Amino acid sequence: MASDVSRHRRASMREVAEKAGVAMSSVSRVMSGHPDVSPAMRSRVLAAVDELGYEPDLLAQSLRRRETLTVGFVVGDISNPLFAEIVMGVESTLHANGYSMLLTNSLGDPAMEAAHIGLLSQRRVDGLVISVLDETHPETVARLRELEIPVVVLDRTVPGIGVSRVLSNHREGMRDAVFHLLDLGHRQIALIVGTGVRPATERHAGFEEAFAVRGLPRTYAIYEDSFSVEHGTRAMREILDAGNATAVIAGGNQLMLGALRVASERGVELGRELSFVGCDDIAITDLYQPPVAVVRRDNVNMGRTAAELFFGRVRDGAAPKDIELPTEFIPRPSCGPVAE
Amino acid sequence: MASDVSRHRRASMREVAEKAGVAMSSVSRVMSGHPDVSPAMRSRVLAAVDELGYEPDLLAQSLRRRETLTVGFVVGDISNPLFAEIVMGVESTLHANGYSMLLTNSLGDPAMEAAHIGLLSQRRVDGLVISVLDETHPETVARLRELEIPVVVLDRTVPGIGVSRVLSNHREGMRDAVFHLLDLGHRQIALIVGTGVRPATERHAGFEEAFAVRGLPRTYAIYEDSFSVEHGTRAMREILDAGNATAVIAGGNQLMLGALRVASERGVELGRELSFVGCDDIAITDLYQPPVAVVRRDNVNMGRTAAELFFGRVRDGAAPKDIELPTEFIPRPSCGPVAE
DNA sequence: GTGAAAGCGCTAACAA
DNA sequence: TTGTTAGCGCTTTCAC
Repeated sequence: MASDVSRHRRASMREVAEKAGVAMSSVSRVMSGHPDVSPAMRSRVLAAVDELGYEPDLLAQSLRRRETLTVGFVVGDISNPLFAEIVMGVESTLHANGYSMLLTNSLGDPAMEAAHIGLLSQRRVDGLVISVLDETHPETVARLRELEIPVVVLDRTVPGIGVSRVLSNHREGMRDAVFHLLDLGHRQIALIVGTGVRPATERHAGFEEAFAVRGLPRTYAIYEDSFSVEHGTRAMREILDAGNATAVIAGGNQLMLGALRVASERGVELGRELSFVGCDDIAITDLYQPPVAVVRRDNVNMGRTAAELFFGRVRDGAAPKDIELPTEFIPRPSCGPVAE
Repeated sequence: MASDVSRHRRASMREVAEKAGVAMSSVSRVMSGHPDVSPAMRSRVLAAVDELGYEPDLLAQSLRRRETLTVGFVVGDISNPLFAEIVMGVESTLHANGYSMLLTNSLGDPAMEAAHIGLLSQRRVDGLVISVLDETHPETVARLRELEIPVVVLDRTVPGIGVSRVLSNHREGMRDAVFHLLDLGHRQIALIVGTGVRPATERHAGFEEAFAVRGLPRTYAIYEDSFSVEHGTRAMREILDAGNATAVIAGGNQLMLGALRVASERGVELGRELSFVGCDDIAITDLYQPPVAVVRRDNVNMGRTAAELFFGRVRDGAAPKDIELPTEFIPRPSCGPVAE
């Protein structure tokens, strides 16, 4: 019966009110579960709602209530499995709380990222989750500062603005990875890493710390550039050509993909000729032969935590805060004793 | 100067009108590029806009104009790299045309998927892109039918409703894969495949067609179940335990991951002991040793095409239509001659 | 070319 | 407990 009518045209609240012979405000109260509603009124209204197949217009609600129940997520590259999993965590937590997610992909372009922030603000999102591409990009930082809504930053350091952050403890995972390699006798270790954002600097720091903690000289080499597959391949080629490193750590999943590609191409036998550690436990790592040791973290949980930080601010009125999540080094056969 | 003020509070169009000493309608005309605006008016208004840091409220615009410039994307599992790439294609095309994307993830649950359709409809999206989980789920089909906006379905057959579709020609890619294996002498070929949705039925059909075209008896085995990693592992174990298949095709990237995991665990040497073909050219396939032959397609382009089909309907007023995109078999060393 | 006024669909005082 | 009223911020007739 309801479907019979609803197929025709969308009913408005006014029509429901007319059909039920009550005021619009009463319909509104019934729909939003207001306590002061008599059972009689309630059923009158619900009957009309059912008959007309009425569904509230969330757009109009948003305009009037001055909240959209919508959060913007600005991601740098959705095709990166790391972000895909974070998106999953964010979306499911938002949805479980009645919120929707506007997703924008900035394709690695900081200017586009800044524009996205502005667009989402104009769309009146109630909050923003973002993994800033460049922590020092002036326009991005300025836009974030001007936002009057809770902002959650993913694993980035954006100085001078009050935002919540979910951070990974890259440093510890990286240190453990290096310790593992040192224990296996490696001293000439190469690190392929990104630059300009927190995961890069933290991994870099953890890497060097490990040598320092052990009181070892700096017999390592660091290949620092973008977080791209290309940098991974380029650096790996240089490392193999130089020929003195006995172990390589790729500090990022795209870097790992690039490095592994070169290893495969050149037929380098990981774990014997060269030890290897990656970051982020994506699908290849335990399928590769030999399985690849990684510094792992729970990406879905990162997303979930980001959404929770948002709710903490918007619902509980809490102040911005940081939450640090652990990383864990997973030894696998791609690491072996240093070859003679 | 502009930023000095805008930091305070969001300015409304009314405030702009007051500051400029003109009517709101004039501000509106300037903002939306209406032709009948004198240069004088234009600059008066823009000066006020700049001074107040005014940015139009897209929410209010949407309510009044009765269009949100927003498209909903209902995805079954965003952590699947296939969908991540499609999302990328959809989002970038939408954004290039001034639209935003509301993304929902239904976690493989048809009931949740149906609910998402309803929610997005209430949010008044102008269109919907969806890769239906279950082509026959009555509630989902009913909801899609009731929608009054353009719907684009990704690689699914949803009977009885007028939607645009972007389809992959799985059949051809699969046939070529089987031909390749047949040419290598394989006859006992196992197919691990999903069920209930177009990619499954098409791959299944293409597989059987290849044998039929060659006039060969049905010396194959088909393992049909969900599109999950688990089905991939389970089926692969059964196939290896049965011990008569000389080649395996996994008809889906998750199925491929499961199957490859078993192959790795058991130390099966692909291309020699057992030939193997996967679907979807995800990151592992050419890193695996040996590199894995696959039936490939352009996922980002699928997303782009979906968005274009939406624009075709909403802008050009075109009727719903289907676009079929090719798939391509990529031979790699995971396929070899049948072992003696 | 510009302004006044009505209203998109809803909510929230306030009054009854 | 219910109804009346005044908007949320914008666009769009319709006069002038």
